[in-house]
Amino acid sequence: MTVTLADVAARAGVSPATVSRVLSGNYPVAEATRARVLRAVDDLDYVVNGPASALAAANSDLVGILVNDIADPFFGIMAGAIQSEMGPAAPPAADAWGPGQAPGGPQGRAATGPAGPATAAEKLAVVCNTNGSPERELTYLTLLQRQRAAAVVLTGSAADGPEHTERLAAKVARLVAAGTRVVLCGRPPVPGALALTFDNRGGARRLTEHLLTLGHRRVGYIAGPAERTTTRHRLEGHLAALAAHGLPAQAPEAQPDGDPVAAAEQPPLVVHGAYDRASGYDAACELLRREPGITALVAANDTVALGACAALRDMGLSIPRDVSVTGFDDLPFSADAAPALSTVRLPLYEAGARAGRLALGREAPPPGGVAMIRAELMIRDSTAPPPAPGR
Amino acid sequence: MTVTLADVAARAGVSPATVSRVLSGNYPVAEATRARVLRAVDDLDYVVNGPASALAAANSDLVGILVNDIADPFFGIMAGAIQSEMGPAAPPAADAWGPGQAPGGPQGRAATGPAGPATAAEKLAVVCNTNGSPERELTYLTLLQRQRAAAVVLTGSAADGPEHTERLAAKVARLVAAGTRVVLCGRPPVPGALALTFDNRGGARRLTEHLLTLGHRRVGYIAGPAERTTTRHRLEGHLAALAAHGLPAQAPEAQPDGDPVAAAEQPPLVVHGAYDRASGYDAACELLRREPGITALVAANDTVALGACAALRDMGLSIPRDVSVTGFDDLPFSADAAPALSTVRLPLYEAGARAGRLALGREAPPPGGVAMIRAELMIRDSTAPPPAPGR
DNA sequence: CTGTTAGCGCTTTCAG
DNA sequence: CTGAAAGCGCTAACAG
Repeated sequence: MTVTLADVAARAGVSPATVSRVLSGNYPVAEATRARVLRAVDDLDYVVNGPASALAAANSDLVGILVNDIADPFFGIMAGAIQSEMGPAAPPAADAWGPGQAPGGPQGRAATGPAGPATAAEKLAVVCNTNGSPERELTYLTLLQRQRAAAVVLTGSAADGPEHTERLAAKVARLVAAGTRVVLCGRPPVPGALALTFDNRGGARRLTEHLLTLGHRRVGYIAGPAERTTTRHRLEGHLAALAAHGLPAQAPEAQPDGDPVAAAEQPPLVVHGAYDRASGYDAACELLRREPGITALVAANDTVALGACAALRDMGLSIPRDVSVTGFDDLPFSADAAPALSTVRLPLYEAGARAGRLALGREAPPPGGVAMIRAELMIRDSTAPPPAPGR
Repeated sequence: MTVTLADVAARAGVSPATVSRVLSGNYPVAEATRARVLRAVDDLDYVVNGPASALAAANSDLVGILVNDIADPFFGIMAGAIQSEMGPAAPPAADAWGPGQAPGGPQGRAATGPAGPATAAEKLAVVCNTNGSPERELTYLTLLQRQRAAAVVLTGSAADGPEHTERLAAKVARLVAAGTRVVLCGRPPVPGALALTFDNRGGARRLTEHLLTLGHRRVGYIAGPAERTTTRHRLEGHLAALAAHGLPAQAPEAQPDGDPVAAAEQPPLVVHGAYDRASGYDAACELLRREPGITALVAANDTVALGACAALRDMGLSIPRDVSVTGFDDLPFSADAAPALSTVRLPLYEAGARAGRLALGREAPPPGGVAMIRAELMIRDSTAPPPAPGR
């Protein structure tokens, strides 16, 4: 019913082996034969049977990309960048945010130029949405393992607990053992995998330092979900900056006794929530309720920051006159929010593209298999000195 | 090296066939045997070889989702919704925007409850980013066809030209013939495929009517890329509304002679651009340059609308006092933009979920295989009567 | 309920 | 440079 390699061979008057060789282009075939085969392929509208070929060759052209939230541009940008590297040939250098690629590759067949033998196989890059669930992450990894995926890249924060970390490490080890290349993009390293980690701690620290330098002393922090590595790293950076300025614990209320140890044990002005607008809105309200003297709000995320801005606006507070607000990531909309958001820029597209190349073995791994990606401070209009400086 | 079904069979002291039956759970197996097999599977850490199984069974558990721009939440929301339906069992009813699913399915094996024989196979839902390139769309379809995908759902606008339409139809026909279920979500129908189309025309028409009712007479339109169906449909709805109010052609300048026919042939106040913020910004500038008397701007998209808002703000114009602005889609950020955007709500999550169910055959197809999804007007704060009513 | 027996469609030595 | 033949690991009839 469906046309097979044998059908093509028959029509071209050659053996199946020859057709296979023409199609994979990794073996010398006479030009005339090749042309005949290609014509037959075309006439019959033949499409390789992926599973059969994967079974015989013991490898597939599937590349999996795991994301925590596919509706979030943070992941969308990285995923798009990774995919952009999966084309048949090396893609033209993409620009900053990397839109408009339009590779217009081959017509879906492994047709090489007349003499060129090296047809880099077109990879099927697919993104899987874990919804932030460690369970689902593992499930997808198994599914990908089933498919004998050529590579998998995991993006964004990992679940932050010894149990999941260990299960993940075991899974990664098994994938690597099976020949699947594993790369992490925007995540802490895992043994056996290549990793591109973001400098969340450093970026967060410098951001808070910027605020402190401006004169802020009561700064609230809107953190992401508690059990994620990114959340923790950004929060640590923030707290480190506070500590460096002698503000170790920003307790919501003054301590009954000024005991410094007790103060250090006090929870700072931190509220946890999801990485979305609604959380930002709610957290801002909560923080200002707890401590009306707040002059700056540090959000875990640009999206969260925008939610916080909305809350402040609804309270009749002006940004940055009354309260400064900062984000993180520098997503496209941040630059032209009102006011333009001061934030930390993560080179999402570039990092994703690099991860894609690493996954394909098209780029040399960094020394030690781990590279730290720098975060860049973007000071815009949402931060300014506090109303009563030095208060 | 890698553990196979035969290894498991050997260890469990049964035949390979039995192991296969236990794993696929579609055949009666003695409880004791099943347990023994499951233990062996666990001990050996066995993972099915997807390609081999797909080859033998002539079908795979891959489901492809094609999107035009993975970095755009419009697609992210739909893709996430589709994926949410692919879990092992029917997922718990998801709420409006559908986050936080956390199905926590099986441990990656087809382990059924003690007696339950019906293990709905877990599908591997994967999203492919076409970047809006018709060429890439076809390529991905071929790749999916190679994998003998169980289903594929195409989301968002299609390339709007006879050539691509025909090539796409041919491809779809071949996929369907090969047993792949094809569903379109937010796209015009294609023979052989199920389709969930959005009422872009109707929504756009009602949106512009809202503006006209408010008293606006000079309204600019910021359209999407010219060669997309969604772009065309929304524009048609807009023009229909204008026509119904006797404003068929909004020429940038008054006609030299008032000839109505010539006027009707004049290009209206329309500028085309990409579906992104930058385009919205530029188009707004261009439109106001061409016709300073504009009192309302209709954008193809919420994202574009936000870009337009930024442009107006930079020109020192107030929204909606000086100029009203509308979007389309009602993405999450639209509700709390400043001012909150008047737009048309498309039930992206619900539509995606339905498309997912259709793709799996878990829901009865609509009559004729095509269903039109209603668009709902969301009037918020970015629209108001023009400065000088009735002008 | 379980074992045996054929392939699924392709790749890949190994000979010509 | 090309053909023949032997599986890759699994599923699906058939028998038992």
